Amino acid sequence: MVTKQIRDLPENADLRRADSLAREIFSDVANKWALLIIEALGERTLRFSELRDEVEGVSHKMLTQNLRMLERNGLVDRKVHPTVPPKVEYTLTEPGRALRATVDAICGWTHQYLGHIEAARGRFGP
Amino acid sequence: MVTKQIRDLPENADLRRADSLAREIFSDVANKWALLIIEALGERTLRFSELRDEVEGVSHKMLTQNLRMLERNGLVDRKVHPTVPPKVEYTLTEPGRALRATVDAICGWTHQYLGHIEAARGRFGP
DNA sequence: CTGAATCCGCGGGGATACTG
DNA sequence: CAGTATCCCCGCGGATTCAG
Repeated sequence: MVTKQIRDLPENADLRRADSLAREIFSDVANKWALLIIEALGERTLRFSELRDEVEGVSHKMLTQNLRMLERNGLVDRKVHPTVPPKVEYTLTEPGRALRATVDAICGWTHQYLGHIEAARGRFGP
Repeated sequence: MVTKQIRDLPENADLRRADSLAREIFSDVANKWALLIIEALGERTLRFSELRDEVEGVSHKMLTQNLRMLERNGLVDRKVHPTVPPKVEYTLTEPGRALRATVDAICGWTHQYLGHIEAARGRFGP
């Protein structure tokens, strides 16, 4: 990011646009369900119903909603097979896979520090 | 994570506990404000009011709420100076700094793929 | 200055039903 | 099976106030 003073100059409208776009994307992506969906997809190609089974606790609505959002941002590819019954498959795009790497890092972090965190909680609430 | 079949065996209650704890931590951490706060802190030590200025758009309530949560999980250290007026400083702990590395990765990802994403959006909504 | 508590509106998100 | 639409309620989160 760039310092406020520089960014706020009127001639740098493009920088501000990029910043606000980055913030928007960050807000889209930094939410539980989106990250869990990305993690669930991994390198695989999954159908809608498979994803719903895979991402534990996600509702029909949240799944479609987040999939649309991810598709809109070009993180997942949506392939519709014009059969009956319909069959729709989702796959991570290259940007999506790149993001997944960071989600993996978070998951790794979570497991690595499980002990620390459990201990901290014990210390916190006596 | 471990496959459902194995995990659901009754004798593996401890594995399930670890999994559910991991999920809980993930849910705590995978939210916009928590990540923005962690990113804002970085290597610095900041006061409450400084954090509120730094994390753009965060409300008083959300800031305290997330700081409590982060403190409870041992990601931030809260140092109270018994002065008047009071002065409270927040710093990332070692686990917190480790997580920040992954948040940095997300931020890097965001900027790296800004173009891709903007293009994808243009393609999506005609 | 920090933080807890209270009030309250709005929207997230679940359940359900209906279309293709 | 996948997706959209509708209803509806609970709780997130903002604004404000009071305390230390």
